[in-house]
Amino acid sequence: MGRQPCCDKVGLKKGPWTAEEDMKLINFILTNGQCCWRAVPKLAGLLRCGKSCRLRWTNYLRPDLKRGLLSDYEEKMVIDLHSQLGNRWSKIASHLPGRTDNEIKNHWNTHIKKKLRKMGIDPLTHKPLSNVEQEDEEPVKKLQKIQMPFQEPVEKNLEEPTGYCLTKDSNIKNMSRLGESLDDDQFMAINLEYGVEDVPLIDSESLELICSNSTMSSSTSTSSNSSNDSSFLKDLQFTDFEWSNYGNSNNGVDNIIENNMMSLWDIDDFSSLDLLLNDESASTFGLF
DNA sequence: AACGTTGCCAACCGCGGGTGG
DNA sequence: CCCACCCGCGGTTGGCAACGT
Repeated sequence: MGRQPCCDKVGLKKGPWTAEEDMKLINFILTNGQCCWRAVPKLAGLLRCGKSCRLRWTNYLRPDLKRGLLSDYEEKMVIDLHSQLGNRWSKIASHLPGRTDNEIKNHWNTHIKKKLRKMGIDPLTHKPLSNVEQEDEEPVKKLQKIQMPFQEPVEKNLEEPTGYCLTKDSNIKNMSRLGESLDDDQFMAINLEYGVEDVPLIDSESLELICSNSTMSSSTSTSSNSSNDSSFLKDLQFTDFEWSNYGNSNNGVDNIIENNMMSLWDIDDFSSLDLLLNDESASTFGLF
């Protein structure tokens, strides 16, 4: 016999994640690390399939995510990388620290495509739009025309691991060495050169950016309850969560700590913890 | 104010490669 | 070797908010 089925989808929840589910997932991952997504929902007490948990974590909950609109520099990089890699969003994302493939894909489809067309550039071929090209041209014909200039100039640099990577066992203070004295462009250039696997996913400046970015949006599940100035770190601290769900106490944070539900903060080897410890806004919540 | 349209993006779906029983 | 599963990927969709009429 083979393995057991991944998940019988009966009774599993779909759709937007609630704040409570988010917290359960964050708590579980930060405590136990990422492994075996299949087991995560069960162990974390979630009525979701592992796939959904993985997606939620990688695309939204990961602490190293930069949120908000892509900067001009990032946009330029996306365009450049797309011209070389095509729709390989994950490859593109791997060169933009803190950005997810989904985010880049969405940004491409909603913003960059239009921008390029406006500039008279075909977003598929990255070549000037010919006047002859009609909108109603058959897609098959269109595809036949396309010659994706595929090359992997960046890839070759991924062969030899250099620099640092953010792992569960890494200390963010060491990890930020590469990034801390660099401006955005320099940091990005290093990421481009080495590949994101080899450089810290979070640098001190990114963190500042995360903290100060007031336009940052919250998840769909929480945004309806959040004020506009909610930041990612605030979200991470579950300020939008309904603490009252966890007891009758007015002070939900204390209540959760009392009930030993904040075990994630007990660990001392997770790099994100350092990030939060050094963050002013985090300390204002009295969590540390 | 009410309704329709558009834009945005989180989440889902389905596929394929890799892996293990 | 086969089959079932895990995982990651790219494409697509659904729901909400903003905008226009």
